Amino acid sequence: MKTRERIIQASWELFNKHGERNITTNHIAAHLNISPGNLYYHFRNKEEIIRCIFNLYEQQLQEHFQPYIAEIVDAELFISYFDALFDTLWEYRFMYNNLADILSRDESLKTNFQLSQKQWAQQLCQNYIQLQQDGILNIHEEEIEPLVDTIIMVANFWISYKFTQSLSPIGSISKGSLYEGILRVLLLMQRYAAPGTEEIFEKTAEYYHSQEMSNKLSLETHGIME
Amino acid sequence: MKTRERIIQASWELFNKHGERNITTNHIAAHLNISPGNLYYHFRNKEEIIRCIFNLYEQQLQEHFQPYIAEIVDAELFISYFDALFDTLWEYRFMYNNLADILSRDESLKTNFQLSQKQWAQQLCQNYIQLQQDGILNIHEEEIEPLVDTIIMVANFWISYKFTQSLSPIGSISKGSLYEGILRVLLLMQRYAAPGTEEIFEKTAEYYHSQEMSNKLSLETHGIME
DNA sequence: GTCTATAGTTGGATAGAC
DNA sequence: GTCTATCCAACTATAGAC
Repeated sequence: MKTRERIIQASWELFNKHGERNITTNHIAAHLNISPGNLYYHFRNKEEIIRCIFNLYEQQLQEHFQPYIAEIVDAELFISYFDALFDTLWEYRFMYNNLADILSRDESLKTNFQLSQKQWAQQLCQNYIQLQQDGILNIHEEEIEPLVDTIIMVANFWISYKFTQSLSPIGSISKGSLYEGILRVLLLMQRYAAPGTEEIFEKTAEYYHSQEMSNKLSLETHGIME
Repeated sequence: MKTRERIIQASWELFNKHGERNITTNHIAAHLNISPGNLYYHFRNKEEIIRCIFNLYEQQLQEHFQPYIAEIVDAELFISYFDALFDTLWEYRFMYNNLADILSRDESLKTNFQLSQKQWAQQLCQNYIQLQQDGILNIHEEEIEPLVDTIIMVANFWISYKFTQSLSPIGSISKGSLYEGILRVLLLMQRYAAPGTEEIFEKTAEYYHSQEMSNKLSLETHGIME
């Protein structure tokens, strides 16, 4: 692997493990057994590394939340969407650990972030309109936007929230806590469930409850490569 | 006013205005026209200043969310509670701007924060049980905790969320945006409104909509003393 | 491309005079 | 209590040799 690529991978891992704030360019270089000077040969500064990781994030967000083409809406479809959300939160958890802080230090990153958030919101709105038309959600047109906005807020800050409520240091959120967040998002949707769709929501909830349980005690702080 | 007191007040104002992260002990001293050495005579470090402000926060939280004693539950009662929430968010917005970050730098502050959050959650649960018994909320016993937890989460991170979604720099959230957050919390409650209580929720919402509108364009970044 | 060495900056914190 | 002067640590970033 090229050095530039290795720097990105190592930064990503270290950020997730210890928190972006606690990892300096020196740490990254030391971890790779290269010199700080070498790192600065490949990147102008730490922000540029973060921006590279962010580009991958942006891509993942766009790919994962396209309109669904399934003919029948069932728990399986729900789970595929929520799993996509879970993966994004887990793989980029260092960003969610410290979103406001990271964005406040890089104007251009903030602008890009807002753009991709806006697109994500639109994609979600599309998904929810589809769900309404398919008779899954009993929701008024004008209620969709606030719901999506709330869900995005919960998704974006769940990790920070769990950190403030737990003993563990930044970077050590468990997968179990993340599944709890997924369940919370599901709960927000469920308040708009159309009659007769109980089974879909219940089966989905059941699935994530079992995921939550089997990941509760694992306090693993592995990087993204596991 | 004693110097110690003036340091607290000045820090508080500056934190709210520019973000806690951007204010150093030097800034605080300069703002008061005292020397850094003098500041360090009164406080061991910046964390100690923050802890003092936090103690005031804790107190306010406890006082403001006692069980209600009103005989009839109406929009006025709702508004008095939401106003208390608004005041807390507004006056201590520098904390909410950067909660995870501040807590990650001070283990003992984090412990205290968690304790007061727990108490606040219990107080809110009590309030909601009361509302259920008074026939305002149509909610199962076991649904109260997740609802309160979601509301606390939204309350704690609304300011950070609005920052990530807006152009303005940290510390410059408008009162209008905060009222929007209050409305969002109200919306979460409203999904559990008992039949016949529509008027209470609607009148409350109407009130905060008007507040939101009249504070929307004011981008004022005044301190807490205004 | 990569290294060593080092300059520059900032913010936290203290010593000692007044 | 307050000031001046200064130190220290951490981190960013660059220069120049190999």
